[in-house]
Amino acid sequence: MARPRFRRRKEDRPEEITRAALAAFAEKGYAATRVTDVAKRAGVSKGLLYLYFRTKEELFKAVIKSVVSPRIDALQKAIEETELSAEEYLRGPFLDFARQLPRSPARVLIRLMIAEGPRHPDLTAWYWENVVAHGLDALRKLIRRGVEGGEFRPSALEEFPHLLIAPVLVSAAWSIVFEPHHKLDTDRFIEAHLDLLLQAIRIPHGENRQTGEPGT
Amino acid sequence: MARPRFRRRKEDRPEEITRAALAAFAEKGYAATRVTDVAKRAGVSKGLLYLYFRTKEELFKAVIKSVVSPRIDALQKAIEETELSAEEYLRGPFLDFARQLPRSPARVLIRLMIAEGPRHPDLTAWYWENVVAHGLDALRKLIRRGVEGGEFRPSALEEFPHLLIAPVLVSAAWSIVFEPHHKLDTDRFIEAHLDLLLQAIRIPHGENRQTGEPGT
DNA sequence: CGACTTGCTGACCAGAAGGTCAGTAACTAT
DNA sequence: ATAGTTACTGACCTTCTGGTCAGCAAGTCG
Repeated sequence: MARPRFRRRKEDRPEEITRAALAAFAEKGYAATRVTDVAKRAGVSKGLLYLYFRTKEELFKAVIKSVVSPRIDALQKAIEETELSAEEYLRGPFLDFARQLPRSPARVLIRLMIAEGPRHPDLTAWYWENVVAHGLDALRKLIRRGVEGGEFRPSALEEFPHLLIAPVLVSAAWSIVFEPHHKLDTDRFIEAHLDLLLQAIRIPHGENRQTGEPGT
Repeated sequence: MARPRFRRRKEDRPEEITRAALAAFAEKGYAATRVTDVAKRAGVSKGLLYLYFRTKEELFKAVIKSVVSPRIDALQKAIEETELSAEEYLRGPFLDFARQLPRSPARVLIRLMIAEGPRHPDLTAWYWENVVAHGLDALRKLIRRGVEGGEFRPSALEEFPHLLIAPVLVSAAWSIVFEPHHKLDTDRFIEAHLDLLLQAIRIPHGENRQTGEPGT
């Protein structure tokens, strides 16, 4: 007996706290989350939390960064290295990625960024540079490759690759707000959208000349 | 001189307070807005505010309802009474509506609903019934009419009219989070999306038989 | 087994914010 | 004028929460 009241585990603490904070923020949002709750969830005293993170805001930023960083890098690299045609890539890896986003923990990022972004300009700037810019860039390259390879006609998608992930955002927002009362089949929703876009820009096999752009 | 310190204007107070609150919530979000600030903005004492709204939360709900109600009714009625073809309606009144949303005060609703919705289930339920359900319903009818009239092929848009407004939500979220640092031409963004969707579902003039559904 | 370092605790503090209410003054009726 | 009604004020109260810090105890070294 006489089990020690705590263990010293300097290495693991930051991640433990960060995880707990993500869960708490996801449930209640940033402002409504109490630092004490985060500490309790992490099985740690409030004092310790403040040893690793100077303020609640720093903790918030650390949480966001911890969730996002891995994903986008992977997507970007995959797009640049793939052997698949543009359409194959969109229907394969990209669709997988898009479908899984509204389910993943990253989903709550959307809530947090929309709700708290405006109050944390430097975080927003970081988010832009490390997530949005890279992501859009990768998608744009993919579309462009499709156009140059004669798969797609030129379209506004080259300028607005955002459109590709629009339904993902909507899915995430939807489930945050209306679930579980009103469900949305996000998988089919996202796939349906991709289908429609592809139908609009695809050049049928064999027809390789440029067709006119969409009318005004 | 001896101008009275205040006027008694029982009739106007609720709206004045509601307006002030919308502005405040839009700037800072719900949690970060102080009731005192709202009162100050409305040119009123905090006590008076609590005479018209029992709690901060009630005030919040009143704000949401005051912004939303008129719009959706108008859209819905317009769709049901229009003489335009489905495509004409989408490119005309609907596009106008969609373009103007991300600019209007209603834009901040998106932030507020995503951020605070989960903490106000009854408000969310009201919002669903009075805004989302009606809106989706109207759009679905419009699409269906287009299909039945031989303008559009059958497509997932009938099941997911949400796709039509997805770029509107994205535009709003975008400008809330990234403006003014990174601008998005929301007008062209939204129109581009509509163009693509129409291109996907439109049946060219003269070709009135049903064409096959989008392949899997 | 002590002595030392340091990860960790939790009682405490200062300030803030939602909400109250006794009192004030703008209006009204007589 | 004067008395009565009530919209309105703002000081005050209570609770809450981000943040601190003096001290404790787990690990370590000789």
